[in-house]
Amino acid sequence: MRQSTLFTKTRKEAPSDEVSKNAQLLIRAGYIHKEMAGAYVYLPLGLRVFNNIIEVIRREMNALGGQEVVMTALQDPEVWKVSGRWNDDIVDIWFKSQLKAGGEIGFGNTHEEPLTKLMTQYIASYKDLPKYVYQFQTKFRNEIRAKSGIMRTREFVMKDLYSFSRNEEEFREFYERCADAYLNIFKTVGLGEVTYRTFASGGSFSKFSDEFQTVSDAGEDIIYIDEEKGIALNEEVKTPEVLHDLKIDEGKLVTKKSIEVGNIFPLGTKYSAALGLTYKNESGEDVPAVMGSYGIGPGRLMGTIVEVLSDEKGIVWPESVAPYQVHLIGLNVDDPEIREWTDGIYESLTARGVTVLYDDRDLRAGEKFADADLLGMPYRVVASKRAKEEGLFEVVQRKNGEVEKMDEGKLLGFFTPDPED
RNA sequence: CGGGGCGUAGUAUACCGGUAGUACGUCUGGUUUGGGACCAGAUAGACCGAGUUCGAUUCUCGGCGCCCCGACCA
Repeated sequence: MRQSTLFTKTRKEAPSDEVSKNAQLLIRAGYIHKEMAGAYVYLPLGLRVFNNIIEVIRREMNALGGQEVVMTALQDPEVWKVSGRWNDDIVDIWFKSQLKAGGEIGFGNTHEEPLTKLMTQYIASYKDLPKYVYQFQTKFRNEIRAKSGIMRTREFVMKDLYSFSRNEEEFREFYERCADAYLNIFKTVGLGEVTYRTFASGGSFSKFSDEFQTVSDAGEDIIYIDEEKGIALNEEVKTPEVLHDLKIDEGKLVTKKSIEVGNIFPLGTKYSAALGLTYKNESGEDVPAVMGSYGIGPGRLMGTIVEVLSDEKGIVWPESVAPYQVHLIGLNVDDPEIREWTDGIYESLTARGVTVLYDDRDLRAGEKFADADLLGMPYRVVASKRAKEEGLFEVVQRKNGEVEKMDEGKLLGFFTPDPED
Protein backbone atom coordinates (compact mmCIF):
# COMPACT_ATOMS: atom_id res chain seq x y z
CA MET A 1 0.00 0.00 0.00
CA ARG A 2 1.36 3.34 -1.01
CA GLN A 3 0.87 5.65 1.89
CA SER A 4 0.35 8.58 -0.47
CA THR A 5 -2.92 6.99 -1.55
CA LEU A 6 -4.18 6.20 1.93
CA PHE A 7 -7.09 8.47 2.74
CA THR A 8 -6.47 8.47 6.47
CA LYS A 9 -3.95 10.76 8.11
CA THR A 10 -2.20 10.81 11.42
CA ARG A 11 -2.72 13.48 14.02
CA LYS A 12 -0.28 14.95 16.46
CA GLU A 13 -2.82 15.59 19.12
CA ALA A 14 -5.11 13.18 20.89
CA PRO A 15 -8.83 13.89 20.65
CA SER A 16 -10.19 15.78 23.64
CA ASP A 17 -13.09 13.42 24.13
CA GLU A 18 -11.04 10.29 24.63
CA VAL A 19 -9.00 9.44 27.67
CA SER A 20 -8.25 5.80 27.07
CA LYS A 21 -4.92 5.01 25.53
CA ASN A 22 -6.38 2.60 23.00
CA ALA A 23 -8.77 5.17 21.55
CA GLN A 24 -6.25 7.99 21.63
CA LEU A 25 -3.60 6.06 19.76
CA LEU A 26 -5.93 4.33 17.34
CA ILE A 27 -7.61 7.61 16.45
CA ARG A 28 -4.35 9.54 16.20
CA ALA A 29 -2.95 6.87 13.90
CA GLY A 30 -6.08 6.77 11.77
CA TYR A 31 -7.08 3.20 12.56
CA ILE A 32 -10.53 4.03 13.83
CA HIS A 33 -13.02 6.88 13.82
CA LYS A 34 -15.47 7.60 16.55
CA GLU A 35 -18.95 7.77 15.11
CA MET A 36 -20.63 8.37 18.46
CA ALA A 37 -20.25 7.19 22.02
CA GLY A 38 -19.75 3.44 21.94
CA ALA A 39 -19.63 3.10 18.16
CA TYR A 40 -16.45 3.18 16.13
CA VAL A 41 -15.64 2.93 12.44
CA TYR A 42 -12.76 0.70 11.43
CA LEU A 43 -10.72 2.58 8.84
CA PRO A 44 -8.52 0.83 6.25
CA LEU A 45 -5.54 0.17 8.50
CA GLY A 46 -7.74 -0.66 11.47
CA LEU A 47 -9.79 -3.05 9.42
CA ARG A 48 -6.67 -4.92 8.40
CA VAL A 49 -5.76 -5.41 12.06
CA PHE A 50 -9.31 -6.37 12.87
CA ASN A 51 -9.39 -8.93 10.09
CA ASN A 52 -6.02 -10.33 11.11
CA ILE A 53 -7.29 -10.84 14.63
CA ILE A 54 -10.37 -12.53 13.27
CA GLU A 55 -8.17 -14.82 11.21
CA VAL A 56 -6.13 -15.82 14.26
CA ILE A 57 -9.33 -16.71 16.09
CA ARG A 58 -10.86 -18.46 13.09
CA ARG A 59 -7.85 -20.75 12.68
CA GLU A 60 -8.14 -21.89 16.28
CA MET A 61 -11.89 -22.37 16.07
CA ASN A 62 -11.57 -24.41 12.91
CA ALA A 63 -8.84 -26.50 14.52
CA LEU A 64 -11.31 -27.35 17.28
CA GLY A 65 -13.77 -28.58 14.72
CA GLY A 66 -15.84 -25.43 14.77
CA GLN A 67 -18.09 -24.77 11.78
CA GLU A 68 -18.58 -21.16 10.84
CA VAL A 69 -21.92 -19.54 10.09
CA VAL A 70 -23.36 -16.06 10.14
CA MET A 71 -26.58 -15.73 12.06
CA THR A 72 -28.82 -12.72 11.63
CA ALA A 73 -28.39 -9.56 13.65
CA LEU A 74 -32.15 -9.03 13.51
CA GLN A 75 -33.86 -11.38 15.88
CA ASP A 76 -37.32 -12.80 16.24
CA PRO A 77 -38.71 -12.18 19.73
CA GLU A 78 -40.40 -15.59 19.79
CA VAL A 79 -37.37 -17.67 20.73
CA TRP A 80 -36.43 -15.15 23.36
CA LYS A 81 -39.86 -15.27 24.91
CA VAL A 82 -39.46 -19.02 25.23
CA SER A 83 -36.28 -18.64 27.27
CA GLY A 84 -37.64 -15.66 29.17
CA ARG A 85 -34.92 -13.32 27.99
CA TRP A 86 -37.06 -11.02 25.90
CA ASN A 87 -38.10 -9.39 29.16
CA ASP A 88 -36.31 -6.09 29.75
CA ASP A 89 -36.24 -6.83 33.43
CA ILE A 90 -34.15 -9.92 32.72
CA VAL A 91 -31.97 -8.54 29.92
CA ASP A 92 -31.73 -4.76 30.24
CA ILE A 93 -29.50 -4.03 27.27
CA TRP A 94 -31.84 -4.87 24.41
CA PHE A 95 -32.18 -2.64 21.42
CA LYS A 96 -35.70 -3.31 20.17
CA SER A 97 -37.69 -1.88 17.33
CA GLN A 98 -41.03 -2.18 15.57
CA LEU A 99 -41.56 -3.69 12.19
CA LYS A 100 -43.46 -1.46 9.75
CA ALA A 101 -45.59 -4.45 8.96
CA GLY A 102 -46.39 -4.85 12.62
CA GLY A 103 -44.68 -6.73 15.40
CA GLU A 104 -41.50 -6.36 17.34
CA ILE A 105 -37.95 -7.17 16.48
CA GLY A 106 -34.71 -7.29 18.42
CA PHE A 107 -31.14 -6.42 17.54
CA GLY A 108 -29.13 -9.38 18.69
CA ASN A 109 -27.01 -8.95 21.80
CA THR A 110 -26.11 -12.65 21.86
CA HIS A 111 -27.21 -15.72 19.95
CA GLU A 112 -27.88 -18.66 22.27
CA GLU A 113 -31.59 -18.80 21.57
CA PRO A 114 -31.67 -18.44 17.78
CA LEU A 115 -28.76 -20.80 17.27
CA THR A 116 -30.19 -23.41 19.61
CA LYS A 117 -33.46 -23.16 17.75
CA LEU A 118 -31.63 -23.45 14.46
CA MET A 119 -29.81 -26.57 15.56
CA THR A 120 -33.05 -28.36 16.34
CA GLN A 121 -33.38 -28.62 12.56
CA TYR A 122 -30.19 -30.61 12.27
CA ILE A 123 -29.68 -32.52 15.48
CA ALA A 124 -31.87 -35.53 16.04
CA SER A 125 -29.65 -38.40 17.11
CA TYR A 126 -26.68 -39.00 19.33
CA LYS A 127 -24.91 -39.67 16.05
CA ASP A 128 -25.31 -35.97 15.22
CA LEU A 129 -23.31 -34.90 18.24
CA PRO A 130 -21.11 -33.27 19.25
CA LYS A 131 -21.28 -30.15 17.09
CA TYR A 132 -19.51 -26.82 17.43
CA VAL A 133 -20.88 -23.79 15.62
CA TYR A 134 -19.46 -20.31 15.62
CA GLN A 135 -19.71 -16.94 13.95
CA PHE A 136 -18.28 -13.46 13.88
CA GLN A 137 -21.32 -11.31 14.31
CA THR A 138 -22.22 -7.77 15.23
CA LYS A 139 -23.83 -7.56 18.63
CA PHE A 140 -25.88 -4.64 19.86
CA ARG A 141 -25.96 -3.87 23.54
CA ASN A 142 -27.70 -0.82 24.90
CA GLU A 143 -25.09 -0.15 27.52
CA ILE A 144 -26.00 2.61 29.92
CA ARG A 145 -22.48 3.86 29.69
CA ALA A 146 -20.11 3.12 26.86
CA LYS A 147 -16.51 3.64 27.90
CA SER A 148 -12.82 3.02 27.46
CA GLY A 149 -12.62 3.60 23.73
CA ILE A 150 -13.21 0.44 21.75
CA MET A 151 -13.21 -1.71 24.88
CA ARG A 152 -16.85 -1.30 25.75
CA THR A 153 -19.10 -0.30 22.91
CA ARG A 154 -22.77 -0.56 22.06
CA GLU A 155 -22.10 -2.14 18.71
CA PHE A 156 -19.30 -4.64 18.36
CA VAL A 157 -18.35 -7.84 16.64
CA MET A 158 -18.08 -10.94 18.71
CA LYS A 159 -16.85 -14.38 17.93
CA ASP A 160 -19.34 -16.59 19.65
CA LEU A 161 -19.09 -20.34 19.51
CA TYR A 162 -21.69 -22.69 20.92
CA SER A 163 -20.98 -26.30 21.68
CA PHE A 164 -23.58 -29.05 21.61
CA SER A 165 -22.57 -32.25 23.34
CA ARG A 166 -24.22 -35.50 24.35
CA ASN A 167 -23.36 -35.26 28.00
CA GLU A 168 -21.43 -33.44 30.64
CA GLU A 169 -18.25 -35.44 30.09
CA GLU A 170 -18.20 -34.81 26.37
CA PHE A 171 -18.93 -31.15 27.00
CA ARG A 172 -16.06 -30.86 29.50
CA GLU A 173 -13.61 -32.40 27.11
CA PHE A 174 -14.43 -29.76 24.51
CA TYR A 175 -14.55 -27.00 27.08
CA GLU A 176 -10.99 -27.71 28.11
CA ARG A 177 -9.81 -27.92 24.53
CA CYS A 178 -11.43 -24.59 23.84
CA ALA A 179 -9.79 -23.04 26.89
CA ASP A 180 -6.44 -24.15 25.49
CA ALA A 181 -7.33 -22.72 22.08
CA TYR A 182 -8.15 -19.42 23.75
CA LEU A 183 -4.78 -19.35 25.46
CA ASN A 184 -3.19 -20.03 22.06
CA ILE A 185 -5.05 -17.09 20.58
CA PHE A 186 -3.90 -14.68 23.26
CA LYS A 187 -0.39 -15.99 22.95
CA THR A 188 -0.43 -15.54 19.19
CA VAL A 189 -1.51 -11.93 19.43
CA GLY A 190 1.25 -11.12 21.89
CA LEU A 191 -0.66 -11.17 25.15
CA GLY A 192 0.33 -14.62 26.36
CA GLU A 193 2.58 -13.41 29.15
CA VAL A 194 -0.10 -11.30 30.78
CA THR A 195 -3.29 -13.25 30.11
CA TYR A 196 -4.68 -15.67 32.68
CA ARG A 197 -7.42 -18.21 32.68
CA THR A 198 -9.53 -16.88 35.50
CA PHE A 199 -12.23 -18.47 37.59
CA ALA A 200 -15.34 -16.36 37.50
CA SER A 201 -18.95 -16.55 38.42
CA GLY A 202 -20.74 -19.32 36.58
CA GLY A 203 -24.13 -17.70 36.74
CA SER A 204 -27.04 -20.07 37.08
CA PHE A 205 -25.56 -22.87 35.03
CA SER A 206 -22.52 -23.98 36.94
CA LYS A 207 -20.27 -23.06 39.78
CA PHE A 208 -17.71 -21.33 37.59
CA SER A 209 -17.22 -19.90 34.20
CA ASP A 210 -13.76 -19.14 32.89
CA GLU A 211 -12.69 -15.70 31.89
CA PHE A 212 -9.49 -14.84 30.12
CA GLN A 213 -8.12 -11.77 31.78
CA THR A 214 -5.26 -9.67 30.49
CA VAL A 215 -3.40 -7.73 33.12
CA SER A 216 -3.65 -4.01 32.38
CA ASP A 217 -4.33 -0.86 34.33
CA ALA A 218 -6.94 -0.07 31.70
CA GLY A 219 -8.98 -3.02 32.90
CA GLU A 220 -12.33 -2.92 34.63
CA ASP A 221 -11.87 -6.11 36.61
CA ILE A 222 -9.82 -7.06 39.62
CA ILE A 223 -8.24 -10.49 39.59
CA TYR A 224 -6.08 -12.42 42.01
CA ILE A 225 -3.28 -14.28 40.34
CA ASP A 226 -1.51 -17.41 41.50
CA GLU A 227 1.70 -17.05 39.49
CA GLU A 228 2.90 -20.57 40.29
CA LYS A 229 -0.22 -22.27 39.05
CA GLY A 230 -0.64 -19.80 36.20
CA ILE A 231 -4.28 -19.26 37.05
CA ALA A 232 -6.30 -16.48 38.56
CA LEU A 233 -9.65 -15.79 40.07
CA ASN A 234 -12.00 -12.88 39.68
CA GLU A 235 -12.71 -10.95 42.82
CA GLU A 236 -16.39 -11.82 42.41
CA VAL A 237 -15.66 -15.44 43.36
CA LYS A 238 -12.86 -14.94 45.86
CA THR A 239 -14.35 -16.52 48.94
CA PRO A 240 -12.73 -18.76 51.55
CA GLU A 241 -14.70 -21.76 50.23
CA VAL A 242 -13.53 -21.23 46.67
CA LEU A 243 -9.92 -20.78 47.73
CA HIS A 244 -10.19 -23.99 49.66
CA ASP A 245 -11.84 -25.86 46.78
CA LEU A 246 -9.18 -24.73 44.33
CA LYS A 247 -6.38 -25.41 46.81
CA ILE A 248 -5.13 -21.87 46.41
CA ASP A 249 -3.00 -20.26 49.08
CA GLU A 250 -4.40 -16.78 49.58
CA GLY A 251 -1.00 -15.50 50.69
CA LYS A 252 0.46 -16.20 47.27
CA LEU A 253 -2.15 -14.25 45.35
CA VAL A 254 -1.19 -11.07 43.54
CA THR A 255 -3.90 -8.47 42.90
CA LYS A 256 -4.11 -6.90 39.44
CA LYS A 257 -6.47 -4.88 37.30
CA SER A 258 -7.35 -6.71 34.13
CA ILE A 259 -9.30 -6.68 30.89
CA GLU A 260 -11.69 -9.51 30.14
CA VAL A 261 -10.62 -10.59 26.66
CA GLY A 262 -12.57 -13.81 26.54
CA ASN A 263 -15.16 -15.78 28.42
CA ILE A 264 -16.27 -19.36 28.18
CA PHE A 265 -19.05 -20.85 30.19
CA PRO A 266 -21.16 -23.93 30.60
CA LEU A 267 -24.81 -23.54 29.70
CA GLY A 268 -25.91 -26.98 30.78
CA THR A 269 -29.26 -27.83 29.23
CA LYS A 270 -30.96 -24.56 29.98
CA TYR A 271 -31.48 -23.48 26.38
CA SER A 272 -31.59 -26.90 24.80
CA ALA A 273 -34.35 -27.94 27.17
CA ALA A 274 -36.25 -24.69 26.76
CA LEU A 275 -36.07 -24.67 22.97
CA GLY A 276 -36.45 -28.36 22.37
CA LEU A 277 -32.95 -29.20 21.23
CA THR A 278 -33.06 -32.86 22.16
CA TYR A 279 -31.58 -35.92 20.55
CA LYS A 280 -32.39 -39.61 20.71
CA ASN A 281 -29.80 -41.54 22.67
CA GLU A 282 -28.85 -45.17 22.10
CA SER A 283 -31.88 -46.24 24.10
CA GLY A 284 -34.23 -44.15 22.01
CA GLU A 285 -34.85 -41.61 24.75
CA ASP A 286 -35.09 -37.89 24.09
CA VAL A 287 -32.26 -36.07 25.87
CA PRO A 288 -31.42 -32.38 25.79
CA ALA A 289 -27.98 -31.52 24.44
CA VAL A 290 -25.43 -30.13 26.87
CA MET A 291 -24.29 -26.72 25.73
CA GLY A 292 -21.47 -24.30 26.24
CA SER A 293 -20.80 -20.79 25.05
CA TYR A 294 -17.45 -19.25 24.11
CA GLY A 295 -16.88 -15.60 23.31
CA ILE A 296 -14.10 -13.30 22.20
CA GLY A 297 -14.50 -9.74 20.96
CA PRO A 298 -11.94 -8.98 18.22
CA GLY A 299 -12.37 -5.24 18.72
CA ARG A 300 -11.78 -5.41 22.42
CA LEU A 301 -8.80 -7.64 21.77
CA MET A 302 -7.42 -5.03 19.38
CA GLY A 303 -7.86 -2.38 22.04
CA THR A 304 -6.18 -4.58 24.60
CA ILE A 305 -3.19 -5.16 22.37
CA VAL A 306 -2.80 -1.39 22.06
CA GLU A 307 -3.21 -0.88 25.79
CA VAL A 308 -0.64 -3.50 26.68
CA LEU A 309 1.98 -3.28 23.95
CA SER A 310 2.14 0.36 22.94
CA ASP A 311 4.85 2.71 24.16
CA GLU A 312 5.28 6.48 24.46
CA LYS A 313 5.87 6.81 20.72
CA GLY A 314 2.81 4.93 19.62
CA ILE A 315 1.39 1.57 18.79
CA VAL A 316 3.46 -1.63 18.65
CA TRP A 317 1.72 -4.35 16.68
CA PRO A 318 2.79 -7.95 16.99
CA GLU A 319 3.48 -9.51 13.60
CA SER A 320 0.42 -11.72 13.87
CA VAL A 321 -2.02 -8.81 13.65
CA ALA A 322 -0.05 -5.91 12.16
CA PRO A 323 -1.75 -4.32 9.15
CA TYR A 324 1.55 -4.59 7.28
CA GLN A 325 4.74 -6.39 8.26
CA VAL A 326 7.01 -3.74 6.86
CA HIS A 327 6.84 0.01 6.85
CA LEU A 328 9.09 1.03 3.99
CA ILE A 329 10.20 4.60 4.50
CA GLY A 330 11.21 6.25 1.27
CA LEU A 331 13.49 9.21 1.89
CA ASN A 332 14.77 11.61 -0.76
CA VAL A 333 11.89 10.57 -3.00
CA ASP A 334 11.84 14.03 -4.53
CA ASP A 335 14.84 12.78 -6.49
CA PRO A 336 13.30 10.82 -9.40
CA GLU A 337 16.21 8.42 -9.48
CA ILE A 338 15.86 7.57 -5.80
CA ARG A 339 12.09 7.32 -6.10
CA GLU A 340 12.30 4.90 -8.97
CA TRP A 341 14.81 2.78 -7.11
CA THR A 342 12.70 2.77 -3.95
CA ASP A 343 9.58 1.91 -5.93
CA GLY A 344 11.53 -1.10 -7.15
CA ILE A 345 12.27 -2.23 -3.59
CA TYR A 346 8.60 -1.88 -2.73
CA GLU A 347 7.60 -3.93 -5.72
CA SER A 348 10.17 -6.62 -5.03
CA LEU A 349 8.93 -7.04 -1.49
CA THR A 350 5.24 -7.11 -2.37
CA ALA A 351 5.87 -9.46 -5.27
CA ARG A 352 7.29 -11.89 -2.76
CA GLY A 353 4.18 -11.73 -0.64
CA VAL A 354 5.47 -9.37 2.00
CA THR A 355 2.83 -6.93 3.19
CA VAL A 356 4.32 -3.46 2.93
CA LEU A 357 3.12 -0.01 3.79
CA TYR A 358 5.27 2.18 1.58
CA ASP A 359 5.70 5.75 2.72
CA ASP A 360 6.24 7.33 -0.67
CA ARG A 361 5.09 10.76 0.44
CA ASP A 362 7.38 13.67 -0.20
CA LEU A 363 7.83 14.63 3.44
CA ARG A 364 10.74 15.21 5.73
CA ALA A 365 12.35 12.27 7.47
CA GLY A 366 11.30 13.29 10.96
CA GLU A 367 7.66 13.32 10.09
CA LYS A 368 7.88 9.94 8.43
CA PHE A 369 9.68 8.36 11.35
CA ALA A 370 7.21 9.81 13.80
CA ASP A 371 4.36 8.39 11.74
CA ALA A 372 6.06 5.02 11.55
CA ASP A 373 6.46 4.94 15.31
CA LEU A 374 2.83 5.89 15.80
CA LEU A 375 1.48 3.41 13.26
CA GLY A 376 3.49 0.58 14.76
CA MET A 377 4.41 -1.83 11.98
CA PRO A 378 6.78 -4.53 13.29
CA TYR A 379 9.62 -3.56 10.96
CA ARG A 380 10.71 -0.24 9.54
CA VAL A 381 12.92 -0.30 6.50
CA VAL A 382 14.59 2.88 5.34
CA ALA A 383 15.34 3.40 1.67
CA SER A 384 17.17 6.60 0.91
CA LYS A 385 19.89 8.15 -1.17
CA ARG A 386 22.34 7.01 1.45
CA ALA A 387 20.94 3.48 1.45
CA LYS A 388 21.21 3.34 -2.32
CA GLU A 389 24.81 4.50 -2.27
CA GLU A 390 25.82 2.15 0.54
CA GLY A 391 23.73 -0.70 -0.76
CA LEU A 392 22.49 -1.22 2.78
CA PHE A 393 19.04 -0.88 4.27
CA GLU A 394 18.39 0.02 7.84
CA VAL A 395 15.88 -2.41 9.34
CA VAL A 396 14.48 -1.41 12.73
CA GLN A 397 12.26 -3.50 14.94
CA ARG A 398 9.46 -1.42 16.35
CA LYS A 399 9.13 -3.36 19.58
CA ASN A 400 12.68 -2.96 20.80
CA GLY A 401 14.35 -0.49 18.45
CA GLU A 402 16.99 -2.98 17.38
CA VAL A 403 18.68 -1.94 14.16
CA GLU A 404 20.17 -4.20 11.55
CA LYS A 405 21.71 -3.16 8.26
CA MET A 406 21.25 -5.51 5.35
CA ASP A 407 21.78 -5.53 1.63
CA GLU A 408 18.96 -6.04 -0.82
CA GLY A 409 19.39 -9.78 -1.10
CA LYS A 410 19.30 -10.27 2.61
CA LEU A 411 16.41 -7.85 2.96
CA LEU A 412 14.24 -9.78 0.55
CA GLY A 413 15.15 -13.07 2.18
CA PHE A 414 14.53 -11.70 5.65
CA PHE A 415 10.91 -10.88 4.97
CA THR A 416 9.98 -13.53 2.46
CA PRO A 417 7.81 -16.11 4.14
CA ASP A 418 9.36 -19.53 4.22
CA PRO A 419 7.52 -21.67 1.64
CA GLU A 420 7.50 -24.50 4.17
CA ASP A 421 5.22 -22.53 6.48
C1' C B 1 -29.32 5.30 36.39
C1' G B 2 -26.83 8.55 40.79
C1' G B 3 -22.68 12.14 41.06
C1' G B 4 -19.17 15.46 38.57
C1' G B 5 -17.14 17.97 34.26
C1' C B 6 -17.41 19.78 29.32
C1' G B 7 -19.40 21.61 24.26
C1' U B 8 -15.34 27.77 20.31
C1' A B 9 -12.15 26.59 12.75
C1' G B 10 -10.58 19.89 10.24
C1' U B 11 -7.64 19.09 15.23
C1' A B 12 -6.00 21.08 20.04
C1' U B 13 -6.89 25.31 22.81
C1' A B 14 -7.50 31.03 24.59
C1' C B 15 -10.13 35.46 25.74
C1' C B 16 -14.46 38.29 26.31
C1' G B 17 -21.71 41.06 28.08
C1' G B 18 -19.73 45.11 22.60
C1' U B 19 -19.34 39.65 16.79
C1' A B 20 -13.25 35.72 18.55
C1' G B 21 -6.98 34.97 19.20
C1' U B 22 -3.00 31.22 19.01
C1' A B 23 -0.84 26.51 17.41
C1' C B 24 -1.19 22.33 14.26
C1' G B 25 -3.62 21.01 9.67
C1' U B 26 -5.03 22.50 4.69
C1' C B 27 -3.92 25.76 0.20
C1' U B 28 -0.10 29.34 -2.64
C1' G B 29 4.95 30.77 -3.32
C1' G B 30 10.05 30.33 -1.77
C1' U B 31 14.17 28.21 1.09
C1' U B 32 14.97 23.32 3.13
C1' U B 33 15.48 17.68 3.23
C1' G B 34 17.81 11.16 8.23
C1' G B 35 13.63 12.49 13.87
C1' G B 36 7.27 16.32 13.32
C1' A B 37 12.19 22.58 9.58
C1' C B 38 11.78 27.95 8.20
C1' C B 39 9.76 32.57 5.81
C1' A B 40 5.56 35.10 3.48
C1' G B 41 0.48 34.96 2.28
C1' A B 42 -4.33 32.51 2.40
C1' U B 43 -8.33 29.29 4.31
C1' A B 44 -11.66 28.15 8.18
C1' G B 45 -15.08 28.57 14.06
C1' A B 46 -19.02 29.90 19.08
C1' C B 47 -23.99 22.38 19.50
C1' C B 48 -29.55 23.62 19.07
C1' G B 49 -33.72 26.44 21.02
C1' A B 50 -35.91 29.94 24.29
C1' G B 51 -35.16 33.87 27.83
C1' U B 52 -32.58 38.31 30.15
C1' U B 53 -30.16 42.57 27.66
C1' C B 54 -29.54 48.27 23.58
C1' G B 55 -26.32 44.06 22.45
C1' A B 56 -25.30 36.92 24.24
C1' U B 57 -20.15 32.90 22.02
C1' U B 58 -20.17 34.77 27.19
C1' C B 59 -25.55 35.11 31.88
C1' U B 60 -30.31 31.93 32.85
C1' C B 61 -33.47 27.80 31.47
C1' G B 62 -34.52 23.62 28.36
C1' G B 63 -32.84 20.13 24.76
C1' C B 64 -29.01 17.39 22.35
C1' G B 65 -24.11 15.51 22.56
C1' C B 66 -19.32 14.01 24.82
C1' C B 67 -16.05 12.53 28.96
C1' C B 68 -14.96 10.81 33.99
C1' C B 69 -16.32 8.30 38.96
C1' G B 70 -19.89 4.90 40.77
C1' A B 71 -23.67 1.30 39.82
C1' C B 72 -24.49 -2.26 35.85
C1' C B 73 -22.06 -5.85 32.51
C1' A B 74 -27.28 -11.94 31.86
